[in-house]
Amino acid sequence: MSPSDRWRRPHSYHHGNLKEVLLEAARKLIEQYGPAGFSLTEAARLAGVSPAAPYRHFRDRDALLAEVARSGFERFAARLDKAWNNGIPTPLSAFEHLGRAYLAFAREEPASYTVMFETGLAEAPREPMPAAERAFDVLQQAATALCRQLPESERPPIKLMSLHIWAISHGVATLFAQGELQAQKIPMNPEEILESAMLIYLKGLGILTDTKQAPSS
Amino acid sequence: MSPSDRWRRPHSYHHGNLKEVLLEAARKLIEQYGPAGFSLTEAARLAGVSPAAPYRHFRDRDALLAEVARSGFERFAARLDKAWNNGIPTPLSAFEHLGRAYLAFAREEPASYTVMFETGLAEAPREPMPAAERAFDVLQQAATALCRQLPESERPPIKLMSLHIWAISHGVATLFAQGELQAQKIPMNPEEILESAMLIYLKGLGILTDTKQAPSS
DNA sequence: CTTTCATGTAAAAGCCCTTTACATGAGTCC
DNA sequence: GGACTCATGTAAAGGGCTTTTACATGAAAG
Repeated sequence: MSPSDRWRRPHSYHHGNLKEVLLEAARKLIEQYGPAGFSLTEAARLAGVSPAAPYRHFRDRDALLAEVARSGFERFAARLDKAWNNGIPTPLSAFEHLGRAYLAFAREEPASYTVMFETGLAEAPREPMPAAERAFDVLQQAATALCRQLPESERPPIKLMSLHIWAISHGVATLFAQGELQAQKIPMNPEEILESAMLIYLKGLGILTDTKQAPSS
Repeated sequence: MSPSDRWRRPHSYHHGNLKEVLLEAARKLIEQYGPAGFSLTEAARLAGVSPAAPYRHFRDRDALLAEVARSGFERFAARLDKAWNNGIPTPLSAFEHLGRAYLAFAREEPASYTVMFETGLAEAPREPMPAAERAFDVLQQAATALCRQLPESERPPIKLMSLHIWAISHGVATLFAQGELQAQKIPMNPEEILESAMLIYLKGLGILTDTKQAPSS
């Protein structure tokens, strides 16, 4: 019962913070061994509890992975929203921040990102996953703001444009920003690839003109 | 020893075609349960052999998955190459075929596509995977051909452009063309999303002009 | 026919997932 | 303070999967 015992971990029968610790352990293990190599038992071991303990907090292994995905989308949406910052100071500069934030999340939380988008992990999440929709909303806001300078007749369907932006970002993130194994043969970093693609895409929409930088204001 | 025994399967001690049958079973199971849910034992059961039999053909579970990926890349590269067809009749029409072939493969062989691109499944394949490079080469050929009409000073770096094309295709394929779960809220099919994105991108490069269709020859 | 060897099986060790019955102890009510 | 309650932990066990090892089978070659 020395104070140091309370300091590190109460070493009591009840853990007190097991759910969060398990999620953290899961992310670490997935990052290391992939979603397939992750095991509930080993996560429990990392948390210092028995293999049955996680079942007090998650229905089963899939439920834990689903929670990794859900909480990942929360942080993802928050981060994208903060990077976009309502298009301030300019939609274009904010859009660049947004792209970098997207890639930064995929690189810093590869386990979360993988579980969030991996197909066939938890088959079908019944619920529409609100945080995922909030993240997509940020992209949609950005698309809207970027289009505002266009005459209405030339504006693309916002939803379609948002899907384009999402697909490009996701493609770059999964192909080049995760695991950095691919980084060998490829002469550029993911940020450069994403930004150059986006500049070309925006030019194709008429949002950007020939100069690399937009005519600010 | 009725003739029907020989008809369905030789029902002999030696299977005769086990390796291919196991790969086929693996693809079916992965398609159904995801790469995590796939089990060697169940693949063996589908093939009608004991759980130890697969080890005569694959070092371990990961080696089987690696072979699913490798053979997938073979068919992928062949299909892309055939669709591109050396840019005949026109680079633009061939490019459209290429995009459709990309999505068709992802939809028709979701298991292969997933294993081919899933991060953290087999950690790091030591070998550079020649078929994967052949597939990328097709994209690079297409990029080169599309750029030929541009004055040299306006041509983008071919490698970078190829990475853009790859990222967009991969993004659309993984987000919208696999599992078709997402198809609920999204008003368009993957082909439309990919083609519209590509048209905008090519316009941004100056390869396409305002008209939706290129001025054919 | 006999030998050879690729390809199959059976059995077993070890790990993981999950359930069930039981243990612990923090907070609550008298 | 003392007893109760219930969330949260453990232990044990069943069943499945992976992989290894020793053995079996039979097609092809000499």
